[in-house]
Amino acid sequence: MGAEDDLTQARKTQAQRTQAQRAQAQKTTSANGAPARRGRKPARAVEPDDADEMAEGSDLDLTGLTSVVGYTLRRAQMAVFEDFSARFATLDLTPAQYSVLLVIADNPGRKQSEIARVLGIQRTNFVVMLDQLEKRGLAERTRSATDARSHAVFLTKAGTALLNKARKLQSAQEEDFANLLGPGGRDTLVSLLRKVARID
Amino acid sequence: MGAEDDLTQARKTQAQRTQAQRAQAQKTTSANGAPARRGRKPARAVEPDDADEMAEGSDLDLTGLTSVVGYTLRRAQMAVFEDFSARFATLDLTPAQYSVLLVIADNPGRKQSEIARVLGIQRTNFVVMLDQLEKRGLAERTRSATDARSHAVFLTKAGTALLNKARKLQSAQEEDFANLLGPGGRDTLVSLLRKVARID
DNA sequence: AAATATTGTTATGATCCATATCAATTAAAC
DNA sequence: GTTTAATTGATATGGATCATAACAATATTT
Repeated sequence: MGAEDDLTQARKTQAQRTQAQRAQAQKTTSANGAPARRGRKPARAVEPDDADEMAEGSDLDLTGLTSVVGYTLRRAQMAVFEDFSARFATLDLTPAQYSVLLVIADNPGRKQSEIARVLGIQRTNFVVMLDQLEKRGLAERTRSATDARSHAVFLTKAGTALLNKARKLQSAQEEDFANLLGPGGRDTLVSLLRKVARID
Repeated sequence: MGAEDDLTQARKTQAQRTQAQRAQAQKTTSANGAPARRGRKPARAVEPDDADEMAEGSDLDLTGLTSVVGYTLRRAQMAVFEDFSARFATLDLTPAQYSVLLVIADNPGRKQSEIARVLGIQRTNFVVMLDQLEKRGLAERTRSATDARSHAVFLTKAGTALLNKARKLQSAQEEDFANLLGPGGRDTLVSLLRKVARID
């Protein structure tokens, strides 16, 4: 039960937090004297008996969506990533960054483009990701001795150390999944997801 | 077998297609005479024996990630959404738009904010989504008779008609999932995802 | 009546993702 | 062996999604 709660706690994600910090340091000095057109556009009126309007404060009907794979996938992913971000906030690692560190650790010296490709990240977007990791001293690029075009990517000592801390947090999350989904449930989920994603 | 293939076919998503169209109509007239600094930054060189570099053209090791719930979730979601977008391209409906139409259909006359909330969409972002649906004549806002602040939301005839077409496409996708995941596999997946997402 | 909350709205900024384009280099074609 | 094509990393840019601040109209609470 305690383990299950860890997956719900609606803690703020990293992104939300940094954005909130930025916001308070800004205060939005609108700088425009003219109070631009705000408020609402008129909407067509309707007779109260137009339909079965307002059952009262009751809950909405979601039955049309709750058995749709795509929808439940999306909601699950949002929940899991929020949980992940909260756990990894102290390490300042996003889910994507964690996956990059992990793949580099398991495949030291591979080309940038290879790492990006297996992760489904565009070569071009991966450049910036690696820039950030390198700037933080977690990863490094080295010129390949065999191909002057490519960069071989490695983790630094600091990168390996951080990854090891991250692995522990990640294991805890997997354990919580196992507790939440029952024995075998987690494994079944991963197996089904792999089929859907067509991984390996 | 045929059904499984439908989930893989790497057709372009709606977003990709519209972006490609826009791009070809633009041609990037750089407008700047000075050829801004391009090319690569130098990366530190490395001795070839620095590590177990380049096993050859072999595949990378992904074992560290493929049993992680968060990662498999993300990959599955990307695959499913791509498939969805391809199927719905003829209707010009995104997954998010489909979910909105579905919820409105099952809950006619509810407030904008209620529809948005159950879908996990910010009130503020939902405004634009509804604007688009309304502009296309699929949904409409009407002033609530009981609360002049709120707008009651309905589907139009056209919206209902389009939704019905969409439902058929969606059913086909679910069938393909059932075929891909084996008997009961799809239901198990949805059940596990609901637990993870904490829906109902 | 005044203070507070809700609802829809606009504006804005952040992040993510995809594409076009480029320079350097390597591989392939001729 | 020179020309052509492909690969690799990089920059710039635009689209889509998402979160927040601020605001007007209205409703609710005090």
